[in-house]
Amino acid sequence: MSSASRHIAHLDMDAFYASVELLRYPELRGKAVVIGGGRNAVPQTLEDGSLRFAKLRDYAGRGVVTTSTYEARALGVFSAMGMMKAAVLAPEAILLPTDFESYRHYSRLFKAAVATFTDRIEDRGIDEIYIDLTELPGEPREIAARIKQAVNQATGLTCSICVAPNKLLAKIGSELDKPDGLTILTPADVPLRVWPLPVRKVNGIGPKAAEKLTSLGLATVGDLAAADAGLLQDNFGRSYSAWLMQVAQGYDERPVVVESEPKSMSRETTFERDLHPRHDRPALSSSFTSLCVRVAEDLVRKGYVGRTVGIKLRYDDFHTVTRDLTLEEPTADATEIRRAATECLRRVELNRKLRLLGVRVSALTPANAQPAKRRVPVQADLPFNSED
DNA sequence: TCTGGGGTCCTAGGACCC
DNA sequence: TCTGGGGTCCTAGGACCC
Repeated sequence: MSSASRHIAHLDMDAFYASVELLRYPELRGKAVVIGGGRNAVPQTLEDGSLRFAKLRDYAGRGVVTTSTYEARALGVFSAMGMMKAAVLAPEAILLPTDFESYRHYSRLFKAAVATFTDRIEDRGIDEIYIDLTELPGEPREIAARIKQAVNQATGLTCSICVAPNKLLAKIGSELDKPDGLTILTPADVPLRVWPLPVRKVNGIGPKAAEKLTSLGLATVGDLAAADAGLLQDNFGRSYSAWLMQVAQGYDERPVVVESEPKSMSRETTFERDLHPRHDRPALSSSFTSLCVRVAEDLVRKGYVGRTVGIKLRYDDFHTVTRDLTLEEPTADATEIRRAATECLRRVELNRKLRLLGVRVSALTPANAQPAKRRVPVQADLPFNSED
């Protein structure tokens, strides 16, 4: 009863943020460039009109690498690495600030280019999409080649595409010939091209599962394909082990999901230094209020209200806790959100320094046709509210 | 070298209801 | 007076992804 054979493409922009920056600063082409700095990483214009770029060695702070050019990757600098560590590996690399405005612009451009081919597109974030080519006339390879060309014409950027029978293989395949790759995978290719890969290459096997699999002697997808079902069940449970066995064979029936509604919206911030709930109360309080206000603005701008309000705290030892509270009525009001989030705050330990504070609203529904709600003024005895 | 920010999905226990 | 079963909601934590 499996569905008829499909042609699913995964399109992944090559080193997306870094490549956008190279469009703006072509003189950096061929150099090790790392994206992830703050304001102090903005290039300075010198008196003679030339630009002075920040070096990674000048960085000080708690940020992580967002993206790096292939030259920086060759030095061992990858996404999600702490910047201070990256600075040790590549002190001379150029550092640039993250400019999401710009990346979103190019994201819209490349998605619009793909949309001229089909509307069967699943958004997977700023730099990648799935495309269902099944119903399009023509050879999948030819279509993919034309899509790559259209993306390049619209943006000046390259991407890598894999066409496969399902999303699982398409996603794995788009990495195989990066950058500027065009890969076709069929079920017959699985033993030769997929089985040799580390299990970590499978979308859904993260660091924890990969670690555990490796400790069981299952390092590659092929090892997984040949693994004993009982061993997997004992170690990963029924549901996850069944899924592992499916993916090892290259099976995946998930559809390309063209439309979806957001489930939650959140804002969080990591402080430049850890803050103490009592000693740094003013700073925490204003940060807390600001997070509530920003979540509320996001909700209003996007037209949603939410019924569950939650907080997230990360202590100085990186231990993270969450609390949430479901309201009678959904809201997008900053004051109501702050009041509910304050209730949540009362239920956590506030006796050690905090590294991060976050506010989330979930259980969202579209804001239209909401019955008018009475506004209840708040501001009473809030844990952090020394100055509002 | 201490590890961002924005999300999704899953699990699991307890409350609560029939 | 020792004790069912199923469904749904709420809450907390964790894995994972971009």
